[in-house]
Amino acid sequence: MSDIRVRFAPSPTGYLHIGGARTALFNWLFARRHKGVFLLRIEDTDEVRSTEESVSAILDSMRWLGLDWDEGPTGERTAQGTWASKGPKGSYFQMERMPLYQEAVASLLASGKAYRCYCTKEEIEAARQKALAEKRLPRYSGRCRALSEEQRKAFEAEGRKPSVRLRLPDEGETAVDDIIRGHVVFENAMLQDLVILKTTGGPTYNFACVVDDHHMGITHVIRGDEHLPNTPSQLRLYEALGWTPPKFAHLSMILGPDGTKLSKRHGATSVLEYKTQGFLPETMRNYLALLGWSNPESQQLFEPGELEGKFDLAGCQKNPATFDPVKLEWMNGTYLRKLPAGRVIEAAEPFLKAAGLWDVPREKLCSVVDLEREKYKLLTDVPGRVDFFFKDVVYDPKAVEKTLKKDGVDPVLEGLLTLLSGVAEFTEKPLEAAIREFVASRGVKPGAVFHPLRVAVSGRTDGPTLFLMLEKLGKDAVLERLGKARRLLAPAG
RNA sequence: GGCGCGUUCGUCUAGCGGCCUAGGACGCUGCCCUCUCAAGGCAGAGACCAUGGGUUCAAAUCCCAUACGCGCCA
Repeated sequence: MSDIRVRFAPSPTGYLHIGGARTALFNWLFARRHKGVFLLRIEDTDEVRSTEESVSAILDSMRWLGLDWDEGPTGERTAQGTWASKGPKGSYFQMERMPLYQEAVASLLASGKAYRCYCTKEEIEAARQKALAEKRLPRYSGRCRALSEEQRKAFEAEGRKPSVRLRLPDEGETAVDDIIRGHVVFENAMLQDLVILKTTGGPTYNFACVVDDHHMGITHVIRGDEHLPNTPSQLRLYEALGWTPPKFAHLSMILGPDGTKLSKRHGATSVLEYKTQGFLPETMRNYLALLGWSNPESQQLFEPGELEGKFDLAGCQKNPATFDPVKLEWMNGTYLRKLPAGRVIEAAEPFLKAAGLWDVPREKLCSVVDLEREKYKLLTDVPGRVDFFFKDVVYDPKAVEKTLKKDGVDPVLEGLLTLLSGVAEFTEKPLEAAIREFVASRGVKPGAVFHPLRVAVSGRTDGPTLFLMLEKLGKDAVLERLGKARRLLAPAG
């Protein structure tokens, strides 16, 4: 095992969405590629928006995707009713790591690198509005940077609760050396003295993140692009605390078809939604890997385990990627085609159950699912393609109109009824031989027999290869359906 | 508003100064295969490499502006 340690650190304020899943995947791939550690940390410091359901949803999503974490929540509960974690770093929930933040704050306060700020939200907002009105850069005034003891006491006497800010340089530059984006320079004049502890006493995102990444020994922070502007402040925090910062890699964002950040407006964004739509986890992993990453060969499809060996940060794209559901479906189809019928059935279990096709003879199910194997794009397609083998035929009105209700069809069906009732061995080869002979004897085109026969027994124009389908259906069902089709053609009354 | 990031076929991308009259994949069109639908095979359309300036014998590739998009700050 290498020294590499990476993390995925979602906030439990909703389900795991596509963008988050992609970030998690890239971290996971990077860890696996380098034989490092992948850990999951829950950033639940937003007490208002964090929910336990979200924690569960995130864990479920990660598990479904097959992104196993070496350290982090187990999903179980402790005897005290809190979430349990595995790994050597204590709890992997930020709310349970408060002492570490307090300790860091204390040391920054003691060294004078941070100070208590008594400005209220209203005061800061007013100053900002004023600056904006005067077309100046809205920036923290620095009023509380050098408060005397008396001034502090006075504020405290007013009942003001302080926040804690990290003193940041007013001049010079801070550079971020990003693995993906290169050398990015920020002017310090743009940086505000960073609030690290809120008036409520809770840590801010940027602060908790730094403290945890340090204590958890994170070597590479691989995260979304939107965090790049936060990075200079974080770098200053590492410096103030005397810690070595990790390496950073900022991933481009995932956009919806209209070019804006992928969101609910664009349809399904929750990972679990793709599960219920009938996608395979391996499809999601493969497709998501291709959003913002590629290898020099432009390879599209990866064998199981192959991605983990080929992924690298050098292949990551700087520009944002648009999510393409059409390609996702194509890819799912290719994965489904590679899967043995038995595994397709297992994966499609919920959908087969919903269609009432679960409690049928497994062997037959397997053989008919196999017949249609190259046609599934989604697992939800499976029941609809094989239901007529187990249930009564439902005639598609269009198919009836197009294929059955034509001159000369009824005599053909009548002839087939006689012919097929006489076939001794009701299997593919003898059936084909008999039916082709029938076609020849009538002097018609094969299609004039095959097509009506197909619709008569299956109710539709598309379906499995004809003679095998007849075999699987069995003699009784075939004869019964031929009769049914003929009654359909009989003049009303 | 400031700062940052980005800009190659409709979409995902290859490309890191000459191999590019820009390659692959999805999608699209046509043909082949064929009992239907698929799958598969083959072929094709599709990108003046955002725009304008440089640098260079030579630029999609380097530099500078502009435009547009996105993000961050509050």
